[in-house]
Amino acid sequence: MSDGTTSRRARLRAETAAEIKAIALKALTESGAAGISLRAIARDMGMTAGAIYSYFDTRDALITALMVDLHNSLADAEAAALAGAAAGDPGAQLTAIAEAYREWAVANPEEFRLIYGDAVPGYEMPEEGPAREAAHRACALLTGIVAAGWSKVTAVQTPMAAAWTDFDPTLARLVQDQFPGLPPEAVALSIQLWGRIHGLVVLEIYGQLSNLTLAPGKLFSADVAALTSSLNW
Amino acid sequence: MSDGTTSRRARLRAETAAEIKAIALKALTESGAAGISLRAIARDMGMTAGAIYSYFDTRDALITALMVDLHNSLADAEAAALAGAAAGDPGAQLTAIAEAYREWAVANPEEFRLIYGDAVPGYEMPEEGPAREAAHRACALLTGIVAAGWSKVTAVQTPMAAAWTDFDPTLARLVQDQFPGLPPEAVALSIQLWGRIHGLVVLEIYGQLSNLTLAPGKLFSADVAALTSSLNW
DNA sequence: CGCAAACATTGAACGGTGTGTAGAAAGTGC
DNA sequence: GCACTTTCTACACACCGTTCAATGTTTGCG
Repeated sequence: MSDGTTSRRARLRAETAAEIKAIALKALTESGAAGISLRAIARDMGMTAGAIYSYFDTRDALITALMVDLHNSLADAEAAALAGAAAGDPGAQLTAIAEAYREWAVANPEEFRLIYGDAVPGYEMPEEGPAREAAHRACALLTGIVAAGWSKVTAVQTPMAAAWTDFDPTLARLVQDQFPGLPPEAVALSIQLWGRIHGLVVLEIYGQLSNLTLAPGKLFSADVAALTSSLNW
Repeated sequence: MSDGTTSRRARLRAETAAEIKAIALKALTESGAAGISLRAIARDMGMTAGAIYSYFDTRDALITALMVDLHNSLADAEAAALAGAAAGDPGAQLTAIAEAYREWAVANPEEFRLIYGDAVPGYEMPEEGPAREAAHRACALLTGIVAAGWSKVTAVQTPMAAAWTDFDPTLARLVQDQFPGLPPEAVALSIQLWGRIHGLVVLEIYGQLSNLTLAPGKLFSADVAALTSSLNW
């Protein structure tokens, strides 16, 4: 090979795989997850459907790859918002993340549905690997905020009783390593925060709110404000 | 016609339609929404796929009919739980409804996904009709609880600013008729409550929590408890 | 350089899907 | 009994994902 790390073929291969994903992503935003058709993608690329099988073992594998990218995109948006919030102010941080979460979802509804919905019928997140890792990033950011504001929370309310055995062992060990001394109750709160944020967003993205309110964003922001104030943040 | 109201043919027609829905429902619980295939249903009934088109204009129409039934089933479960809760105790009522919501979802995950997910890609709830009515029942129950406990809420917290124009006109008029004097802020709170309950349930049903916690029910119940206490209920 | 192995791509095929259409069969009402 | 409507079959159409043998094409090694 002429290059030290990547051969010419490997480079072409990566480019083709990226093009496949790009076209699939466009099909997703335009026609939803059901619009991602291997035949249509191949048609767009001047290829045959079977050719794609050199790059992705199956349609689900392609969609999984897409999900990893999208998980990272959402986590990047959250991280960027978090970086723009006042450090040491968990309330502002939580608000920033929550608004970024909703804004990303509203801007990319089909992508959001692909990640958190059931576009791939029988799809199960693999036990390990980049997919799971990418999915963890979002929750990890929340845990960081909770860790920073934990003392303020406990000053005004007694959290639920929780034990480390209530959680996935991998997650438990990860949190204990990254935030030494943080009690399991804080992890429970992190997940609850995620649920709180996720709820209204999911209702909005899936069209349930459009029958009720004309200002879903206002409702969401007010809910987040109530949340931060209830946490003493 | 021999009978006063329903002819023999109309009766047979209703029975066949019910059988189609029943088989579709079984296919849903066993293989998910994607497993609902007109050909498979017809095969089970000893018919041809085309025959189903005398009963449902299209596959989506069949699924919509299923959704109406399921919406009502969920609302029935909530109403039953509500009836078992102490009258005049909004906290107990909210807890009962929330637990019933989650229990129904856990017991019927595919049905829950069909209702609140995107099984039918481009499906939009019709402006009027039984589908929308059935979907409204769940939220209406919450509004009733909020109406009953509204004074207790305002005693401990100042709700978000809201106006009737923030909401769907039909909904606004409906609430104003049913709960005279109830401010728009109470409607906003109802929707927020729904979102709060919905969030963790949706994360659990869609498998996002299984990577994090081993006791999603415990987390949910604790969240509901925190919710009622924060509302002074 | 030459050659064998790995890879990329095609085109056809298989079994599956929803959805139309034409026509036969059967129930309904006068 | 006759006209009409509804139900159903049979078939065709246009898609879909996936597999497979065959055919070029690229790569790395001797």
